[in-house]
Amino acid sequence: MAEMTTDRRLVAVATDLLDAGGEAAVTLRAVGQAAGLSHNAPYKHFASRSALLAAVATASFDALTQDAEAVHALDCSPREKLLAAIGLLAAFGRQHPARYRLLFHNADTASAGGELKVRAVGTFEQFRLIVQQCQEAGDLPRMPSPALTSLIFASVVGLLAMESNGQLHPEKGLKSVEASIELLLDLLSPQKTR
Amino acid sequence: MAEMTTDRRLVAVATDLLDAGGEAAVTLRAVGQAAGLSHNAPYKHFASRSALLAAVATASFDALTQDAEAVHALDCSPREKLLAAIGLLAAFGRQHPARYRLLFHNADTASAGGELKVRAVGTFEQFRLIVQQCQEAGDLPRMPSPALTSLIFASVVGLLAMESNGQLHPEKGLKSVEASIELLLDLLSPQKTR
DNA sequence: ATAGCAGGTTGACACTGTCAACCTGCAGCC
DNA sequence: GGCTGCAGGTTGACAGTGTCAACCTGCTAT
Repeated sequence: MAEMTTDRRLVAVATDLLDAGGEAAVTLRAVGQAAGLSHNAPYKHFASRSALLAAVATASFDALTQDAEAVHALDCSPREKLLAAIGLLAAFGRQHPARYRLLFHNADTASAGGELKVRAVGTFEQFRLIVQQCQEAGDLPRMPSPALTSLIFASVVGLLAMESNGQLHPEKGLKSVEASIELLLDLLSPQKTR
Repeated sequence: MAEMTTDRRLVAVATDLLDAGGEAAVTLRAVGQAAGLSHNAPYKHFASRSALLAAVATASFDALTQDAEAVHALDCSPREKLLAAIGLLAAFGRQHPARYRLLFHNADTASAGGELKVRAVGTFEQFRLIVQQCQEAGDLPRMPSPALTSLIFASVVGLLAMESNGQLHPEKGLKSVEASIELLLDLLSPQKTR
C-alpha cells in the first residue's frame, strides 16, 4: 500500500487486527504500535476506541457497497444477481466474522449515527435495486421493494448469525445459508414453476 | 427472591447488570460486590468472565424456551401461536438488548459448546413444533419443518438485528418486525387468500 | 518574526481480568 | 475426640487497557 493518510492507515491497521484476532485484539495501543506510532497516537485522529471502530465499520460498509455494485454490472439474470450479491455478503461474513459482527451485531454500531448509518443504508440500497430488478422480471412478487428487500436481507443476516452460532446443522435438516435463501426465493416466486 | 445457591445468585446479579448497563457493565468485581462478596469471589464459581456470561446465556435460553412452551398451550390457531411466540422473542430482544445480543450475536456464545448449545436448540425446537402445527393446519407449505423453521427463525433474528441497528425506517417503507413477519407468513402461505 | 495549531510523545490514573497465597469452617474418617 | 481435606471466601499483586493531561515540534498563515 502506497502512502496513506494517517487516519486511513490507522483504520487499515485496526481492520487487520480485528480480522486477525477479534474485537478484543483491537487495542488502541496495538493499533498505534502496528502503525509505527506511540501508544495513544490514535487519540489525535479518533476521539475514542468506539470512534475508531465506527470508522472501521464505515469503511467496511463502503467495501460491501462496492461489491454489490460490481454484481449489479454482471451479465446474468436478476435472480442470479441477487444470489451473487447474497453470496458475497455470506463470504464476507465467513471470512471476517468479527468485522461482520461489528457491522450488523454490535451495540456501539447500533447506537451510532450520522455517517455510519448513511453508509449502511448505501449497502442496503444496492440490494434493493437488485430486488427491484427481480420484481420487474417477475421473479419476486410485486410489492414495495423496501419491505421485500428488508425481509430478504434480514433472512440473510439471520441465517449468517445462526450459521456463525453453529445452529445450522445440515444433518438435522437445516440447510446452508445459500440453500435456505434459494428456498426462500422459490417460495416467494409468484409463478411456482420450480 | 428467597435463598439461592451462590452460583445462581451470581448469574442473577450478572443478568441484572447486563440488562441495566450492557455487556461492558458486567464486571467480575461489580458482580461480586453486588452479590455482597469480595472482588473475585466469582472465580470460586466460574472459571472466567466468559464462563459467567455463558451461564447467563444458558439461563436466558431456558427462559425463552419456557416462554415458547407457554405459548404452545394457548388456545388459538397455530398461526396465532407462531405470531405470539415471535412476539415474545421480539419483546425480549427489545427489553433486554444486551442479553439478546449475548444469546444470538456474541462471539463467545457462538464458539461455546456443550450445555449452552443444547439449551439454544431447546428454544429452537419449541419454534419448530409450532411451525409444524402451522404446516398441519395448511398455513405453511408442506416441507421438512426444520428447514422452514430455520428460515422463519432467521428472519426474526435478522429483522430484530436490523431494528436494533436502527435500519428499519417505517417512513422509508420498511415495516416493523411484526408486520414483516406477517408479510412473510402470508407470502409463504400455500393458499394465498389474504 | 511570530502565533497557533495539527500531530506526535511521555507519563500518569483508575479499572479490569486473572493468578497466587492465605484463611476458615465444616464434613468425613480413624 | 482429633485429624484431614476441601469448598468457598478473602486479600494482594500483576500486566494490560482506555483515557486524560502535559509537553514537544514543525509547518502555516498572518
